[in-house]
Amino acid sequence: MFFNFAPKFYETGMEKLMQTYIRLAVEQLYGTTVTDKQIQIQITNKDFEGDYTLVVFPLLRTSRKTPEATANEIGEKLKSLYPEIKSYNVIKGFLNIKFASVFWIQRLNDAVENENFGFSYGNGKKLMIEYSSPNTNKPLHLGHVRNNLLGYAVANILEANGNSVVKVNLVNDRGVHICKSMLAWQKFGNGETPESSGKKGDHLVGEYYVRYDHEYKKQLSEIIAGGIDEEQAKRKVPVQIEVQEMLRKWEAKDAETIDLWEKMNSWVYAGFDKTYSDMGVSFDKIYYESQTYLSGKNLVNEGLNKGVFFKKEDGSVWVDLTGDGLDQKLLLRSDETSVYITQDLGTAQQRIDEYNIEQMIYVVGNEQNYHFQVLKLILKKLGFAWADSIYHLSYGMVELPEGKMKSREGTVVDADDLMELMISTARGMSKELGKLDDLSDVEIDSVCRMIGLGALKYFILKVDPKKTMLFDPKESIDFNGNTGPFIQYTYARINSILRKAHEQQIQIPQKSQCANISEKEISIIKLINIFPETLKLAAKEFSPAVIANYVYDIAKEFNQFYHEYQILREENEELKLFRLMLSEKVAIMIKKSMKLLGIDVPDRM
RNA sequence: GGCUCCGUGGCUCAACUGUAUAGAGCAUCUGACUACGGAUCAGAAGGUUACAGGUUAGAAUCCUGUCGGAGUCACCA
Repeated sequence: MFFNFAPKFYETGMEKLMQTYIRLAVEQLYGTTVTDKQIQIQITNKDFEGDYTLVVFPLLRTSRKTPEATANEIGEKLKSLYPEIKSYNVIKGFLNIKFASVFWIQRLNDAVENENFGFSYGNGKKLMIEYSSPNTNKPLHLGHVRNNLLGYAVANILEANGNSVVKVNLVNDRGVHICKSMLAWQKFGNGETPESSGKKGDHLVGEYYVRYDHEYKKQLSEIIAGGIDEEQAKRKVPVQIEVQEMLRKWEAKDAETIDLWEKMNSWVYAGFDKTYSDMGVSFDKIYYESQTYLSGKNLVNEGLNKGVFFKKEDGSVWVDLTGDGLDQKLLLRSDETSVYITQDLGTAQQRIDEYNIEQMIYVVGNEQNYHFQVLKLILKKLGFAWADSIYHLSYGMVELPEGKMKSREGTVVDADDLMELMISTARGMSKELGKLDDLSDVEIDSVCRMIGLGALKYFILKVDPKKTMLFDPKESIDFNGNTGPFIQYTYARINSILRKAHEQQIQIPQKSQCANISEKEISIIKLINIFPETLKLAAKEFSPAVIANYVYDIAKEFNQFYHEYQILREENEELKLFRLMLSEKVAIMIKKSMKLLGIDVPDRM
């Protein structure tokens, strides 16, 4: 077998077991105790016979023999010490060890017996994860999709590892950008509302944001045409001046401005709620920048008193990070208003105090790596011990074939449109295949949503979060191969077998003593067996991709088994029951893994 | 320009953080439904892991340099 997903032996049962075995063998052979580091275990390469492999090079100094001789000695010793070790073979410096099938059957029995196999509850940390963090001047786009899916899946994975997780969203609901939409609506809107136009609120507001930009460009070019140079002209654009006036009014809490702001934001929130709900992500708490943007000022004063920050002649406050290889950073403007990082400093402190959390995770694009580096450093300089517990889950940009998305150039991929496209493609395909014809429209719709969204979510989550990824709207809509629907299909097919078994009143056992199982079946058991450490690894690396690759491997392995062997038609009763038990467990593992990714699996498709 | 990250078959992604012949999927070609579901499976072809050195028994992985790409260095957020 092969592992496309190659699990790291991170606190695994198997690695520890192997190390214990080998340590004893080495002790008995050479009279010396060796460290875990010297006992290097890996999963046996697919082209060789065996389950686990010992790399003997690190042990040569202890054995004082050739690699082959050492490996053979250890292999022979292991075989005599442990009956569950069936055979071994040596290739160069590699000792391949093969376990007897009863060993693997026992592993499967243990896994089946434990309903929460791989999951742990309690004993974890209290964490907070912030994700999504949209602006209220335009709808969510592809970049947010990656952010939302990552945040939601990582929260699930951390919870499955026993942590208690608070999911929060920080909505950027104030500033010039929203004033631009507001101004354009005032000027050109003629009172248009989501109700009057039938448009989704966030899309409606987004249109006015674009409308503002057109107007700005038009006025700017008119001024330049009038013979004024560009730099000067930029300061004279009437709509720009009006926007700044509006922002001043907002900060002064001018009633009319606040009313408009609240009205338009409420449209946007209704739109966001719909998108989040369609996407299947949720939050425990939503913060609004309009309520938090003033926080952090007290920290600035504290820093000034401690001498960590300094004031320039114009009254602006700075921190000097040149000693840490960075620049000077502004914390308070000369007019004493705060900037982005001031607010982040304040909210971080608030959250730590309010929720008593041990770790704060920010799901934010890697374009803000510098920002978070600075944020952490400043909090350290202020003397907060928890500064180290801040973790920036930095993910790569989603690029289109044409390059980076640019909202002004209209190359953004809208989240709602994208989801709709995926779902309608799934619907078209289902119709073509005709497998759902006997279902009601509501049921068909539900299945097609699962498939369309499953394809999208899996496509995005299977990529290592850290990496920049490419999204081709045409080519990415694929339902064959390494995709979400492939995995969903495997699940649906197992379900079909289980349904039939149920109809035949077959009781699927919880234990098996079946002796004559095949290599293929052992491969599947090995994958099931490795789930607990996979889940731990995914949490350690904050990477849903680890789970995605795992579940793909188990689905692929099962499909091969399915084609090669009979399950319900198997004549040997014991073998039939074993295969049903194995199939059921695979279905459970697929369902649970996909659930971690926020992907539902259909019983039929 | 300084700092950070990245470069793996035509394309999209893996590779247990140093280990055996670098794996999948898509696309291309060839096969498999009177079968428990063909959104599947079997097979073929496709690679000097950007390049050049170095460390090691062993390098896609670690170090140095070169080339190429991305991000960031705002009294924006």
